[in-house]
Amino acid sequence: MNREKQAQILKALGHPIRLVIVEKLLKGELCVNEIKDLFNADQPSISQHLNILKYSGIVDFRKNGNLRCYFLKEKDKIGKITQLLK
Amino acid sequence: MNREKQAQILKALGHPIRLVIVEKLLKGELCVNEIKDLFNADQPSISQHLNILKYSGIVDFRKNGNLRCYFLKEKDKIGKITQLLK
DNA sequence: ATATAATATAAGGTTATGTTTATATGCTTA
DNA sequence: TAAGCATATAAACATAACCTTATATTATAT
Repeated sequence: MNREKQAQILKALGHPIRLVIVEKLLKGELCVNEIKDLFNADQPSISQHLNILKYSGIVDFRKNGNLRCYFLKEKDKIGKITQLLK
Repeated sequence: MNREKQAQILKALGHPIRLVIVEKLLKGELCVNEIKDLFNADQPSISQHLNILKYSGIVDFRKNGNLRCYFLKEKDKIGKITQLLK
């Protein structure tokens, strides 16, 4: 992976809200309203953060009827990175 | 370490120039002009990137006469993180 | 077909970041 | 102490990120 892409991933993780989203997703997939309820943040804001995580390749989602369930694409790697930061 | 601080570290790493600086420092300390010569960037720009890395606790420096030699504070952790991104 | 729920997208203002140019500081050497 | 090198800081500007409010989309239920 090239440096631009690596930097993009780190940058995407480098926001408190997105970091918490990712940590929660380590335990399993969550749909948007579940994620939203974790924060004192507006729905569009969460949606935009999710989009940044998706665009940088960290998460993806599957549709479940009305819901979008987001999950980590590389759980192991992300888990290790967050672990190293502790 | 709290989430804000973790996010700050990831954000600091999340810039192509800073990521390369950090990767070079994995091999040993470097002074500012050596770092500067790695890039097609102005000296103040590099200095400011170094300051971001310092402020977030990723690097520190020691003075060597006229020079400032920057080094990684937690080489192992940073090395593992960059490795995971490959 | 309409209404509602879940989510995304758009548009706006505000703040933060990055780059550049100019200037200042602090060693070192003459 | 003056000059020169290495580096930092300041200021100005451009761009990007973030948050908020409003609106659009999509799926479900009525």
